[in-house]
Amino acid sequence: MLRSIKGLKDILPQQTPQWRYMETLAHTLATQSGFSEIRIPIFESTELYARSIGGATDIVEKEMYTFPDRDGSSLTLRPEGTAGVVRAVLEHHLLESPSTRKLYYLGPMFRHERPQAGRYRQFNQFGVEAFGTEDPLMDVEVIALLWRFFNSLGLKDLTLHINSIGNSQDRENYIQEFKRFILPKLELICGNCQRRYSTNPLRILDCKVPICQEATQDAPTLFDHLSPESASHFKTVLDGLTVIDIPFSMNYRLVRGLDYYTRTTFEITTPHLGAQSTIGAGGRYDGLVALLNGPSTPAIGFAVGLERVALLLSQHLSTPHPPLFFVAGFGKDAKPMALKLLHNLRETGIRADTDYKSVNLKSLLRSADKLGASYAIILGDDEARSETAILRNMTTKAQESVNLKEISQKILSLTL
RNA sequence: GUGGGUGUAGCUCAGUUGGUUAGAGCGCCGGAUUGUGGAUCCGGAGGUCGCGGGUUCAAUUCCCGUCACUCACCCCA
Repeated sequence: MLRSIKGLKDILPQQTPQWRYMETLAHTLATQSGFSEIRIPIFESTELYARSIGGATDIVEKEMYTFPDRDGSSLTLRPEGTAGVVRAVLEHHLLESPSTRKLYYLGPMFRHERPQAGRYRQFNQFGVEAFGTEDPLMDVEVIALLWRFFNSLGLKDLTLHINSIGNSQDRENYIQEFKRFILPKLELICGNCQRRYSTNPLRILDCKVPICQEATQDAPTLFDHLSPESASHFKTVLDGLTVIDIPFSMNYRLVRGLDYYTRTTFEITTPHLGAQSTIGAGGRYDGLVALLNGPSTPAIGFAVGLERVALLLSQHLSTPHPPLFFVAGFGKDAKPMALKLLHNLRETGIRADTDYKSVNLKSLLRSADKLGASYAIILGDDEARSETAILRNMTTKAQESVNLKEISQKILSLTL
């Protein structure tokens, strides 16, 4: 049997209503907060991702779907959304207009990881990016939008973890000190972390291996090494969250995996998803726009993993369909009339269907029942002769004869 | 990339201490006097027992390999 590619999955009819619900909510909430939708390509030049995400990260090192174009240039399926949005923003000068500095997107991302619960090789993200201000209240606004999205979906037991990793200078200073601290313990920590010592020392703090956690127990915290500006920025963010009653949990060890993050970083977790507990995360990236040859521009954003959210959604979250009318046409003369009726109903805006496999009234009604029709419209040769049809309520079994000329209007009044 | 678990009908799973026609429930299709559905009863279709090899008179069952799915490590949304 032909199967889908490993780590990819179909979203089946039973699930699509929930997806629409999530997506609609994302559009609504983002728009309410003044964000405009942007749609960008799902692949870009490899260089864009390599430069923005960081060469020493796992994403760039081993998780990208990279392939040569026919002219030999290297392309990559997008592993995340921010880099592409920044590229588009610069290419189309969106920073020039106040109305296009807050953007959101929805769409598939690709990472070649080993699949497991809540982790796929193609997965969908809802993300927002706000450019051009370093006001900490923008941090609050972005986090509040993320929080509100989850709340509106009825998600429970969520924790907002938050930290500040400072600006690049703060981090540089801290890294020096942290390296001095960890150097004597280098033999104790895991091999992965020994490698990180030279590539990405901050991630040692985030390591889940017990010996590493122990080794960094008394490490100096980045939090204590923030510059006065970064510290005051962070304090204003926390105060702002308090003002609007968003509970948070300080997490000094929270270091995000992408190189471009600065200052505020945050992550929302759930205890109900096994190992993949993060359902949304983000932070500031004040240096990225400049890194991609744009004007020095502060920015902040988040991304939500929609597959993970979908796993948490209650099955009841779906938009109900309008009532279905089943046209049961049978008999030589009646069938063409039934075809015309079905077509007319649909043109009138009524949800209508039939079943071409069923040939007698019994099997037609059975099909009507299986399809969940609210009404069946019976049109046999007897009815055809008098230009009428029988309108049957499938739940009450009440039925009446209706003139074919009036039936669309009659049905329209029923659906209101 | 590394480890664990699982692969029998469309779905959920039994089963065979190795033995000849492999089962159930649900679902699907049909019938119960010919133009009235759902319930009930009856019947039917549907399986290379993941794939390949080995042991054996005999393998779905035991052994080896392989693939797929899954969970976890890692990493991240």
